[in-house]
Amino acid sequence: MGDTQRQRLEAREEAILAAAASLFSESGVDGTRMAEIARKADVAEGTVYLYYKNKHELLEAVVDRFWRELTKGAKAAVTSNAPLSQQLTELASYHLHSLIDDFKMVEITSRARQRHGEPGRQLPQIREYVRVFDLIMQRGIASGELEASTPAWQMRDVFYGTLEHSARTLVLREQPFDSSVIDNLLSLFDGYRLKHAPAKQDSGSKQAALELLQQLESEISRW
Amino acid sequence: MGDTQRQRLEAREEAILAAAASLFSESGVDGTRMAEIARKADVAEGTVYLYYKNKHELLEAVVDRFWRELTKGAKAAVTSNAPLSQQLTELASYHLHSLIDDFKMVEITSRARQRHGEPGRQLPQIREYVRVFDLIMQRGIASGELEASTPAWQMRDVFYGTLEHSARTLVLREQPFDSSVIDNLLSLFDGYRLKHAPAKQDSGSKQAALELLQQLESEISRW
DNA sequence: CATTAATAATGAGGCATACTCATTGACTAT
DNA sequence: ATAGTCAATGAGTATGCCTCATTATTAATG
Repeated sequence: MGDTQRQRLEAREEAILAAAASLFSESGVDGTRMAEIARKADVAEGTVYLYYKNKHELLEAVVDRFWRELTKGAKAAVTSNAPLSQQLTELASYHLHSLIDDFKMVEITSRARQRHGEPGRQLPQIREYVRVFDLIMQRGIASGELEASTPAWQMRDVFYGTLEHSARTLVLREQPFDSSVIDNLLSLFDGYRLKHAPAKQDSGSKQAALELLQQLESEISRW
Repeated sequence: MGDTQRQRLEAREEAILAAAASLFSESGVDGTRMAEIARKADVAEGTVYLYYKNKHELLEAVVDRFWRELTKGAKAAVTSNAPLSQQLTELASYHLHSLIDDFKMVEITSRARQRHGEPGRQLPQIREYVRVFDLIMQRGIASGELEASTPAWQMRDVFYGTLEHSARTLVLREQPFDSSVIDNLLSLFDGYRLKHAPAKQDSGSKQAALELLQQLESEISRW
């Protein structure tokens, strides 16, 4: 069966990826030898190179998959039609928990970004993950729950950057999870007009659009 | 003269450190061979190992010095007795500029944190740098310019984390410096009761306009 | 089923490079 | 001058990523 053959190949690729992820997490990238990965995946060392061009590409694949899994969870936290403040809380909580639990992966991620001479690129799957944060900000702006005068990407930088740094802070202090970090961040978002009580408005979207238009015009005129 | 001898040793150590810093920044850690460093510092390869135990310790020394220099500048931005909002603005501006200018060093820093098997430590000099941010928050609380109900370290996480992430965002988009990031961050600090006087907005307006346009379009399409 | 072709897997060896250490050199003290 | 101490050297070693000629396995064909 050709099908079985394809499945066997995929299973091997998966075994190698899993072995690498586990060993990288445990001993770091430099502390893991390709021979170990091969042994753990139950293949010969040369076989690894049939699936991944070199150690760095294997590392990238590991990191990429980690963020792909995270993206799933993040999307789930955001797909409801609950008020924005609640969605943000869920997303923040999920994000912070994940980063703390797999902090080793976060560290390894920064390693994967650095490819030999080239300036640091963004791995595509991380970009995808960050996009989840962008989208929720944009939705908030569109629904009028966030003010439109601040670009969505700046709100996202505050949100994402704060949480990432908080995760590092907490892990280094060995203080696993602190929900007050999230409370603090969300109350700060009041500055973007975010209200914690559900403040939905349906006919307000026209109003919001007009408001945006006005801001856009004033922005253009000054520029 | 014993003095001259000591000076010669220090000069050598300095030459090696400088060579390493320059090469690491240019070609990355993996892209730099110890032989290159030695050649650039005008010593034999073995000599490097009389001053630094191995490549990783050399890397740590390079990173440590980078943050030590930054700390000097950060302290300078904060030592005045200007109102808190102005000091924060200066510190943010200095920080963001520095991270953008030497982004390669920031990347290399995360590499230096990862030592073989051990969990990621914080390098002492980075801790010292972050302490500058902590201190200004604490001073703000003490002077009543910041509310006391939020722990200083959480405010610092917001401040520091946002700027670090913004630097990454800007560099990856090749949009070197955007003061509106700082304006945004500072106005958010209103949430900590911080009051400030001037709020000028010069650059970043093109970006802001485009951002608004995008939001407007999405608004219109849904409506 | 036999034969051939194509593809996958192997692991010993090549090669780059971080690091060592026996030797050499330079400087100091007596 | 001579011995003694410490710094510097660079050829050699060890390690670990990666290659590639060889072998095993699967698929195609008559």
